[in-house]
Amino acid sequence: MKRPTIADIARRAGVSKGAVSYALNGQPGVSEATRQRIVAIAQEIGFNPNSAARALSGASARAVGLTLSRPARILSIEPFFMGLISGFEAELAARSYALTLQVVATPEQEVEVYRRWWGERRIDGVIVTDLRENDVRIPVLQQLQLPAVVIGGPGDTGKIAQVWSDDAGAITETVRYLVALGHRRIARVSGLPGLLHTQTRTRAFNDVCASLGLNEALTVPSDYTGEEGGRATRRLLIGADRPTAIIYDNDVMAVAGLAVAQEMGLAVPGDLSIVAWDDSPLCSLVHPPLTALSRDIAEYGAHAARELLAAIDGKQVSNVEAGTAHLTPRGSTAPPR
Amino acid sequence: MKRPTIADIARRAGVSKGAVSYALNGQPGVSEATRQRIVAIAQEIGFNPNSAARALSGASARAVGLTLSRPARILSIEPFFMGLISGFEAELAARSYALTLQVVATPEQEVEVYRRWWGERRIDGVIVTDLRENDVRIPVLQQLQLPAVVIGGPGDTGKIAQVWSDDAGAITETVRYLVALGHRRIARVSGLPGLLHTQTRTRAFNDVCASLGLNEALTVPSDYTGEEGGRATRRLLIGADRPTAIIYDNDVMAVAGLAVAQEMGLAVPGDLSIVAWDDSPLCSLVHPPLTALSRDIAEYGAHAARELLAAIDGKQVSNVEAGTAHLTPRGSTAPPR
DNA sequence: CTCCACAACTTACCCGGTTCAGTAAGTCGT
DNA sequence: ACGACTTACTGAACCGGGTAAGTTGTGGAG
Repeated sequence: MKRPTIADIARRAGVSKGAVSYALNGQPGVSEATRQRIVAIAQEIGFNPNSAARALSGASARAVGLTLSRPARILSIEPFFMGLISGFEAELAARSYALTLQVVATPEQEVEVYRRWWGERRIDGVIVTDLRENDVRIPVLQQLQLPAVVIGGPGDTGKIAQVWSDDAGAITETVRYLVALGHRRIARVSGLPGLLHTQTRTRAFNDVCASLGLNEALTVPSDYTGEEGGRATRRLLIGADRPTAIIYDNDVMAVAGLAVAQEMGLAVPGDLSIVAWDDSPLCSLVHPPLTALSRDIAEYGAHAARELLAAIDGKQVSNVEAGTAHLTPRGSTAPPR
Repeated sequence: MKRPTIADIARRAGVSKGAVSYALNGQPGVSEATRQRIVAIAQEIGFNPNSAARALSGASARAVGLTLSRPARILSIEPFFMGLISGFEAELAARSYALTLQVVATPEQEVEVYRRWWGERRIDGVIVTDLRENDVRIPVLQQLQLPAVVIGGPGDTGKIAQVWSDDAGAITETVRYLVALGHRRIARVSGLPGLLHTQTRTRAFNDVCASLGLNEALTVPSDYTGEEGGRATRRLLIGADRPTAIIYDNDVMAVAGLAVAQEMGLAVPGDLSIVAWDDSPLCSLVHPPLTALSRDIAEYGAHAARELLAAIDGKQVSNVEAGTAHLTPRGSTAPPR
C-alpha cells in the first residue's frame, strides 16, 4: 500500500505542495477555507508526514535516546529502569517524541552509540544514567554538543543539565529513624561503588553515623543483584557483632537480604531490621513487607524528560533537584530485641 | 558542531558525492585505492550517514517498534518485558537496527501508534505482544502491510509470523509433577483472561486435570499484579477444601501468593506448594525459593527479532515454536502433609 | 590503427517535506 | 486613480544520501 504524501494531498486539493505544508503546520500563507479543505483531505486519506523527510529539512528527529547499561539479568528484575522509562516515555509521547532504546555493556560502547545516533541524526538528545566520577561520557557529549540530561548526580557535568534526588537527606532521615528505634549497629549494602550517587550516599551515611556517635558505619559494596546482595548480607550476619539493621541501596538486594536472614533463622524485624531504597511493589509483596525509601520514579523520569526537551529547545537549564525519597515504614523495621 | 556529510568527504577526497556513496556502501564503481582513501577520510572525520536521508531515498528506516501495553505499575516490576527487550535488542543491535518504544494504555491507542509510526516511516516493522481473541490489531497490520511478528499465540494471524512457546506442554508437565508428589487439589491463578495464551493454558490445565481424574481444576483469573495475585490466593485459601498446590501465571503473583500463605500461617511447601510461571531471579530471591517454569525469555525475544528481520527482508515466515518452558524444582514444592 | 569493452568515475535526478523568493489579485488610503 | 500594502498562493531550491544514465580514459583484440 502506497503511503500518501503531501504531493497527493496537493493534487487532490488543486494547490501546490507548499500550500499543503503551510496548511498542515498552522503557518500563515493559506486562507482558512483552503486550510480546512486540506486538513480534511489529509484526515480522509490518513496522511502522516514522513519523519525522515521532515528530519532532513527541519533538522529535528523528534526522538530521544536512552541506553541501558546493566546486564540483562539485572535489567529484567530491577524495577528502577522500567519505572524511569514509563515516566520518561509518558512525557515524550505527550509531545510526540519517540524513544529509542539500546542496551550497552560498557561506557565505551555507550559513547559509541551516542556518536552514531547523533551522527545519523536519529535523535535530538539523550538521557544519561549512572553518573560516575570523571565520567568518560561527559566530555564526549560536550564535544558533540549533543543535548543531554544526566540522572544520578549531583556531579560535575559542565553545562549539561542534571536531575537528581536528595540521597544524602534521605539516608540521614533513615539512620535517625533506626537510631530512634534503638539500633546502634547499622550496616549498609550499597550499589556499584563507582557510581556518583552511591558515593554521595556512603559519605552521608558515614557522616550521620559519626554525628550520632555510632562507632562503626559499615558499608559493603555490591552490584544491585539479588545474588550479590544476599552474599553481602550473609557476610554481615555471620560476625559476632552483627548489625541489627541493614539499609540496602535497592529493593532487589533488600528482598534477597530478607531471604538470607530467614534462611539463617533470624526473625525480621525482631533480630534484624531491613530498609530498602526505592519502593517498588516488590517491597509490599514479600513477608514481612519492607520498610522502604519511596520516591516516585516515574515522576523522576518525567522530570528528566521535561528537562531534556527544554535543553533540545535550546533553553539553558542546569541542576534540578527532583525531590527527596521519604521513608515508608512497614513490617521490616522495629526496635531491636 | 557541524556534522559531516558525504559532500564533505567528496570535497576532501577530490571526487564526486556519488563516488563516496559507492565507496562507503561497498558498491562497484570505484577503484580499490580510491575506496580506501574515502573510507579513511570518513573514519578520520567521524562520518555517520544521516539516517533520515538514507530512509528518504532507500525506504528502510532501520528501526523497529515495540509497544508496551501494561500500566506502569506492572511494567516496573514484571520482569518479562525487560527480558524480552534485552534479547530482542541484542539481536537488533547486531544488525544495527534501532528499537523504538512506546507505552500505550489500550489496544486502540496501540493501533494508532502503529499507524503513525508506519505513516511517518519511522519503523520497518513491529513486535506485537499479548495476542487476544479476534485481536483488533491484526486486521490493521494486514491492511497497512506493516511487517510484524506476534508473540503470545498460537492464534489466527493470517500471514503474519508468530513466535510462541508450548504453554500447553509446560502446564501438563507441571500438573503431572504435582500429582506425582501426591497433590489432588491443584488450583491456578491465571493472567489476564482475554489473552490467547492464558486461554491456551487454562484449556490445557483443565484437560490434564480431567485426564488425571482430579475433580476440580479451579482457575482464578487475575491480572499479573502482586496485589491481585495475593487477593486471589487469599480467596483460594480461606475455603474448607483449600488447594494444596497453586500454579501462578507469572512470578510476581507467585511471590505475592507466598507472602499471603506465610501471613496466614501456612507453611510452604508443607501446607501449600507453589509453582511460578517464568523463572526470573525473583524466584530464587525469596524464601523458600520458588519452583518455576523456566524459559529463556531473552532468547525468546531474540527469536522474535530474527523472525521480524526476516519478515522485513520480505521472506515469508510463519508460525514458529520457540521451545517449551521446563520445570525447575526448588524449595516451594513438596508432597502435601 | 581502429574499434570495442570495461573500469572508474561524474552528472543529474529522486525521495518528501520545509521554506524563501516571487507573483497576481484584492484592499485601502488619500 | 494610483501607489502601498496585504493576502493567498506558486515555483523552486534545499536537506543528504542513493542510483540510473552518461562520460571519460585505458587496454586489448582484430
